[in-house]
Amino acid sequence: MSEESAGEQRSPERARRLPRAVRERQILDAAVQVFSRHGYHSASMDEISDVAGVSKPMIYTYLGSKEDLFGQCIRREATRLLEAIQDGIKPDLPPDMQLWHGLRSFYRFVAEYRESWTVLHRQALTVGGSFATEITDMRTRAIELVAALVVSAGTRKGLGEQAEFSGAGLSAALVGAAESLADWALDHPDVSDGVLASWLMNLVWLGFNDLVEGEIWKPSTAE
Amino acid sequence: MSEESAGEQRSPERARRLPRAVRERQILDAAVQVFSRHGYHSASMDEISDVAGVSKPMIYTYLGSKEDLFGQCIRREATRLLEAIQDGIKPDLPPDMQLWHGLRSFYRFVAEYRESWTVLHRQALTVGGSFATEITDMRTRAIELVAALVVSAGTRKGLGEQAEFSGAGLSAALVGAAESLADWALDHPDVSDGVLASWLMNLVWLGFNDLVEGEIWKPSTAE
Amino acid sequence: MSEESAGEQRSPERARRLPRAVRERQILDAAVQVFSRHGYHSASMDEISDVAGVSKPMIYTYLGSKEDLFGQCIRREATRLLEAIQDGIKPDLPPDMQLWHGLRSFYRFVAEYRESWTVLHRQALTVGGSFATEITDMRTRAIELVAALVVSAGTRKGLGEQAEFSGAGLSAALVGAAESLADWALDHPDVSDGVLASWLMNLVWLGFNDLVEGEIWKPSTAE
Amino acid sequence: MSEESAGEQRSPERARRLPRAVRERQILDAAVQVFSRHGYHSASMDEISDVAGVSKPMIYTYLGSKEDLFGQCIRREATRLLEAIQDGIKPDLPPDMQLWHGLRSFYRFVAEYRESWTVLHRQALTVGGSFATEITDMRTRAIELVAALVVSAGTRKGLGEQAEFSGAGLSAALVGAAESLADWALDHPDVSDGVLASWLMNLVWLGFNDLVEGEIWKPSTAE
DNA sequence: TATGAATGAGTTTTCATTCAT
DNA sequence: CATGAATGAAAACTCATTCAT
Repeated sequence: MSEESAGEQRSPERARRLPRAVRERQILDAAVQVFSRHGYHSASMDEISDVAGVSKPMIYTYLGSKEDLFGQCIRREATRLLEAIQDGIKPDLPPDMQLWHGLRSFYRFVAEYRESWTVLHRQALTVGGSFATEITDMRTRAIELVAALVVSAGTRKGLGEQAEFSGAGLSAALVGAAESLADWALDHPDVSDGVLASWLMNLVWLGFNDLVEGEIWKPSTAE
Repeated sequence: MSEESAGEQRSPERARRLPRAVRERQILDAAVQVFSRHGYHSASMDEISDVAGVSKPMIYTYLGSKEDLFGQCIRREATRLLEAIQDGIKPDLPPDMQLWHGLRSFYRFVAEYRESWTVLHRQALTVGGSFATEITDMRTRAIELVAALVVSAGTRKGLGEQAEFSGAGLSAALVGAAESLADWALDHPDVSDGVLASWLMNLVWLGFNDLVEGEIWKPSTAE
Repeated sequence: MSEESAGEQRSPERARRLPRAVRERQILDAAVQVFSRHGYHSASMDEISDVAGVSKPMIYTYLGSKEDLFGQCIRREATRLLEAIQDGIKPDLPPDMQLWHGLRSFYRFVAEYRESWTVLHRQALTVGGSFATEITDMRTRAIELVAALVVSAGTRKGLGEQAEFSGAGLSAALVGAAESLADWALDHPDVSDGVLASWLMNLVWLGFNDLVEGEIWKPSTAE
Repeated sequence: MSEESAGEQRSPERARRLPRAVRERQILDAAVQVFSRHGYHSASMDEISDVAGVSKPMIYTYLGSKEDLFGQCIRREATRLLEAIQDGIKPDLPPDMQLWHGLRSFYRFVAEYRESWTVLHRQALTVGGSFATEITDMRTRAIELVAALVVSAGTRKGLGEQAEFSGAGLSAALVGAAESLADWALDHPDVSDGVLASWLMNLVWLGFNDLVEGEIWKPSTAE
């Protein structure tokens, strides 16, 4: 008859009088689940409250409007992701190994918390308004965290002034590549995070190495 | 000041008795505009009909339901994009130049038809159902069109069997990079399409070259 | 390539310049068909115009609003039905044979023009407003035409004053029985109109005969 | 003038916070009323919600779609009707008295709950789909309940093989007669249910008695 | 604390009906 | 005579949100 022991996820009997923090977590968990399944607009507060095993007014009392709720999902999951990556990086290793470990952590996170990743990557952009920028900021922070190693190398060599090189632009490209590969990986769970990270390293690192050496590709003739 | 000749774009006064084909184009134009601004769910048929300068029943008569309408937007814009890229490619040039020209066309298209690009890239995935796969298919076709040159080179060299190389995975990464850079470029209109294409070429081409040569990055120590 | 020879019903090529009377008949035919299939409310002017092979404005020009159109369908088919019954009656025969022949004609009509009957019986009542009374009037006329023979016999015998007998009420019951049997017959096309008429004759005639003879059923004890 | 005790029927001021069961009954009452007045198609959910003194969303939450709602009206009223009839029948009496009492109960019900009857009889057939058959089934059950006494008598006597007799067909006719007389009675409220029942008994019972005795009406000459 | 009851405001969609040609 | 083009008006249905208990 214990109401705690078995599954904290969804108890059909109304769980009662839980401390606020617990309730909030329950609700956020449910929200992430539902948002990731249906997207922001198609997700209904009803379903979220069902999944959370909590009445709707409670959601409003604790976490505010639907938009608020979504925002908190986003922020919580983004924080988790960044922490996961940060935790994966070993600061003592050489830059390339650091990058590789960061990527591995990233892909491990995506595999383990698909829903978190889906909400962050796919759904967060569909809400328009402040979320887009918020997400963009996080992307930026993420990429800077990961790519600083690489990009700084390029800039350090004085490539910053050449039209063929741009830290910011290449960063964006890099994140896109990593994200896109993450999506691909969701459909290919048999590919390990180490392999995924290696693919990306090979695509990028070798190219950057050349760039750093001054080897630059140019169109052979103007237009 | 003639009301017929010049401003066929959007006359606030009910334009009347136009042939069906013209109306359909008007409506699709409006729909792309509105969908790109608000996304599928937040876009309302009311706003689309307003922007199109046409009553709602016409939309339903000519283009069908909201979902149908969206589908036709997607297909039209996707076709446009693919054609733009294809048109930009000069088949006589060497592979790298072909790729570069393809990318330039892509970035030119994105800059010129931001809304088309937004609908295709950002909004199409949020509808769920058949659209996601349809778009994914187009992405696949696009990447194959552009990346075949590169990837095939890698596989030709027998790299296909190495864990560090995967045509499909790298393709996904590549498209992601290109797309992500396109988004970045939307906020940096001063960067020309040629430069954008060059950035990507340098990131990718040099890396691939090394791959093709057999140079492969590996983590120096296990785990 | 003749546009007349094959089927007058529905020529895919726009039939042109037909005299008004013909057009009106075409339209009414189509309307009866569609109304009988879907009922008044679910029938759409679009479908009627399609089936009629005529554009919608034409319907409005020739036959007025949807309600007008329906009214004319009702009236035309009702007239047809009454005429069919009248034609079947042989005035020289004795009353019971007249009744039998009238019923036969009725059931023959129902079998042959199911759609007409459906519109009259099932759909006409769903429209509320003047149609209900109009149809009721026709029923009344019909029943009087057919049942006068029977009822008059009863009244003639002085039964009119007894609570157990009522011309009007029994007429209503009789029509109901005949109609209901007609509906039943639609699902049993193998039962001939002669047999149907005989069933009703037996149910009714024998009972009436008794009534006329003064034999009356009464509840054996009050309440 | 208390607003709670007496007039629970329809308070124009929003009655608030009632238990679900009560609301459901209110809504069904309103729905029967409106459906009976306008028919299924012309009835609008708006009007029903107005009459019920409840907002539209409640209707959908509690009773489902318009079609669901209609179905529940039909079922509730049909059940009521059948129960009323069953309650009226005294199983100890001889068959003819049972029938008479059943008919009385029927006519009493129709008089007292005109709207219920209207919905069942007139409107239920216009919706097409499953309702028509559902209603038909109930009619069948009703007739079997009432007419079994009579018809079985006929079949028992071996009349089943004669073309002039058909249990099923005659049952259909009988229901039609009873229903039709019920409609007639709605316009003649001064005729008591006992009298109505007697009329039908005389029409039917005497006729059936003759049938059972082997007296059969036949057309005197072929065709 | 926690919730069943309740709704305002908005959405997509359909249809009878009428111009302008 | 005949029609493609066009729409006003309304219907069913949904959902985020808030009371009252």
